[in-house]
Amino acid sequence: METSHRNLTQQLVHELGKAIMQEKYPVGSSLPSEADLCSQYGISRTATREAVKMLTAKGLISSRPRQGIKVQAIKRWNLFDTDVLEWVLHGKPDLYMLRHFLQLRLALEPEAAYLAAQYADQEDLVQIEAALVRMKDATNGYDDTHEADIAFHQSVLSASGNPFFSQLKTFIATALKVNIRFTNRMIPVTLVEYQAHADIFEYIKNKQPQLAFDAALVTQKATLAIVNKQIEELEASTN
Amino acid sequence: METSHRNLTQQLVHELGKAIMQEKYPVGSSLPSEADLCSQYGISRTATREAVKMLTAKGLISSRPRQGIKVQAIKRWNLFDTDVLEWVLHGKPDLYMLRHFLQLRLALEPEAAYLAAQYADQEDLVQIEAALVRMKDATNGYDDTHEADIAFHQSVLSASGNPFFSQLKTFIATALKVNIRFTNRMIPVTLVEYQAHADIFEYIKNKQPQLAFDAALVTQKATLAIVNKQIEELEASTN
DNA sequence: AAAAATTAATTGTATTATAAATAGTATTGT
DNA sequence: ACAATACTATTTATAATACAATTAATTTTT
Repeated sequence: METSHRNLTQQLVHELGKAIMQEKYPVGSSLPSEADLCSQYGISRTATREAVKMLTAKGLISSRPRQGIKVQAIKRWNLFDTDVLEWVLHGKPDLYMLRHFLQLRLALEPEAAYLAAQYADQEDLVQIEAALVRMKDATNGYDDTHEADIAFHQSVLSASGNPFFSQLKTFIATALKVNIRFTNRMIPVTLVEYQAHADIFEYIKNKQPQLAFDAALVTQKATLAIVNKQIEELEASTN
Repeated sequence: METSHRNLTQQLVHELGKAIMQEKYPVGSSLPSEADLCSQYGISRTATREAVKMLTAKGLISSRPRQGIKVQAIKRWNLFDTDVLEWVLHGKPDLYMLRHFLQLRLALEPEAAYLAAQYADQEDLVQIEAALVRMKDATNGYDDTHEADIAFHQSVLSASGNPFFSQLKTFIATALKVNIRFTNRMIPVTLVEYQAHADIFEYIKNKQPQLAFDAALVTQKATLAIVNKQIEELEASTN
């Protein structure tokens, strides 16, 4: 995870962030005290406390005198924080979590495409098309499937011209990565999938918001339907 | 803003967070050095550094040796962080910002209503109905209009059963507050508005996702259309 | 048994010292 | 004159120590 270039505080932030996601420290439980963290990681209290403050800022923990450092309820976590999303990938694969990601994608991506068709400038279109070319190459095995896919969706978010949508790029990227974890093997982008993305690009380029919206919608609905079915089967087999 | 109960670190975090939003320290500019912050606020370097780390964790600033403490580009800000959203309310009112809020609400709220109609449990329904009663009372002047409105939308988000949607409660609340700033006076909830919310509740209660979605959609579209028109007129008058 | 006082554990803040990183400046070599 | 190098000074990063403030747990008092 390339932590060697980071300073001690940053390293500890990531160590603890990942450990919390891996439920080494479950919600409601206590982390080691400052003093114990210092000795366990062999660093000063200064660095330790700064790491604790950063995790506090991201909503993962709280610290109070005598009570110690406790993992907060998930509803307090800043789930849209870039670091938190990275750490989520270190947690257990969870089909329900995947569904949660897809439910929000279903809400976001069609509207992002709609806005992109309204507000994308020339540079935005260049970016989207570049990602599309990479996807095309990926169908032939010349580029990385998933990175190209991520780049496409992120460039559409940027093209929305809305900082809130842009901010959600990491969320979408993580959603795609979580999805990959459930389809273990490397699935090459099919021509059908490529065409769906190419259509969205065309609608954005031609400033046809409603068509872009609809095209993105069907894709998201199909993906969510698959996972909903998987969960249904899982729950049927469990009961 | 009730800072007296907070410790020194927290106070400084909020002071600087608000100052950044008020563009006292614009994007790209430097904050005072650690030493200067210490003397300006009369606190130790320990507390100062911990505040800087917390703002760094929220993406607002970065600090490097010799370069000092700089305000990051907005795309680095964690715009869905509860504190950041609170500080946004201390910035200048901005019609474009309002549109950005409404564009995301348009994406989120219909889907949240859809999910609520699928997954809301009894307790969720109780919460939504309680908020609805408060809105009804507000039409008669017996309760605070905006708080009741915020409570309604937040309870629907909770009822989605999706932690990502739940996390966006502060976002929606801030969006509503920003909206209020542009309609200066206290506008009482009209019976028409109340009925729109009551309809959504009925559809959620009766597990009719698509109807709940559509009902939420028309409301959001209408609100966004008003602001789009305002911006159009503004831009027409400017040119 | 209830209330009050005490104790002890833990984080909060302050201070001082030193290390590391780096932008800016000066020096050197060609 | 120019490029590469070395130096210097500024600022943050880390460490170590001391004490204050908070509060859970315990003990004492009533």
